[in-house]
Amino acid sequence: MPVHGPRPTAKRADAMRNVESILDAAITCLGNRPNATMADIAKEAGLGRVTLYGHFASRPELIDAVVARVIEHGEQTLSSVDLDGDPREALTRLIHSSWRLVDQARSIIAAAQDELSPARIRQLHADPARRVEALIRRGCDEGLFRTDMPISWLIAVLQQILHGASAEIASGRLDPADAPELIVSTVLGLLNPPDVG
Amino acid sequence: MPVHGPRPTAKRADAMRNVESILDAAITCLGNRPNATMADIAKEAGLGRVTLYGHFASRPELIDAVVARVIEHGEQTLSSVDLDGDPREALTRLIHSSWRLVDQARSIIAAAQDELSPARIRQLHADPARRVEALIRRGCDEGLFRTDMPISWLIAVLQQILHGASAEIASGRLDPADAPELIVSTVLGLLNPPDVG
DNA sequence: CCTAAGTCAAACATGGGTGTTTGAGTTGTA
DNA sequence: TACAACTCAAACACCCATGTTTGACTTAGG
Repeated sequence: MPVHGPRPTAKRADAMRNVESILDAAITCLGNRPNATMADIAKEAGLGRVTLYGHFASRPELIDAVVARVIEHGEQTLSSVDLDGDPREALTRLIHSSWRLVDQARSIIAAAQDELSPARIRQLHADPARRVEALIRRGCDEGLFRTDMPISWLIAVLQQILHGASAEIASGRLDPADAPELIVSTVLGLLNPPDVG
Repeated sequence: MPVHGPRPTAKRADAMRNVESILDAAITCLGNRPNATMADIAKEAGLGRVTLYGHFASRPELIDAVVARVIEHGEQTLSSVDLDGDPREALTRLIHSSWRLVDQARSIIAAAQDELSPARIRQLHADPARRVEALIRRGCDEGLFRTDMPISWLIAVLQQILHGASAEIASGRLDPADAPELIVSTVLGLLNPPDVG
């Protein structure tokens, strides 16, 4: 006769560890190749495919969890960056401390493009962008960033630059060590107000 | 008794027209969605799937033909642009007259990423970029464009900006009519030499 | 007008990814 | 120790895209 018994929600320790492994593996795989297979991810995690389905009922469900985790982790990293002071220096700090991260998130979100609803994509995309947006907006207010373009456009270009840097590295045309400086220079050049006339 | 007869290489007029339809349809479909199906393309062309396979033996073969055609068409358009004079103005002309085109080509090449060999991709990618590269290089030589970054990086960013503009339009955040000016401003800002210090 | 060329729908074979079931073997934990 | 939770390989059903075959049909063009 079951008295209390183990809570039905409790998971065994090794199972929880495996869930972590799966998420890590998925982040790795999807971060590199948006089309990574459930089998690929299971293999990367060193587990069987069935075990994977034991923890995540479907591909979209797994991807959703992955995206959530990446964003959570990203928010955590970004929140530790000091965004006060000169917006240009703040942006430099932000990029230096997170550009790889942001790009990976982008890659994974792109991977999720086929699996999640557009609404969910937009939501996931918007939330972490808020931080950058606030910073850019402040720079605009202080007259340090150009104001002749929509801020949404500036953010989009910034993201594209990060993405482009990753692609250049992947193709061997850019040294990863050079990337952060190059990105910062490019972005600051982009945000710099044009000399009138 | 067959005397000369119709040359075995000759194709009937309607067949040739259909090949055109297929290429047009493929450009449209792949330009929008890299994963477009052979069935999708056939439908877009108003033809049967079998007819499509009658003209192109496989998906890679079709995509290769599509890419070739897009590049050919692109070269034709770009070659009509006057690239002399102030590099900034020349670049403005180039972007205004071809940005949609260039982005579509990029999208299609991205679509081909899975079907064609990396070597072929690089070849297809490099050839049309030469024109832009020459222009940017001239601008650098004349001291009008920044020289503190690799030209390959500048080109990569330029491409990313075009791609980003297309994405912004697709998501409804950017009015297509505003795009060319915005792109030009952004690119010129990017290429503008930073005030030393 | 006749014929070869071309088109098409339907049906098939194939391959690959998803998701499920089974049944036997491990391992955490009480 | 003993039981429940967990894992796993193998095999399955399913879907979807690619590519092929067939056989009847339309049509271009001599």
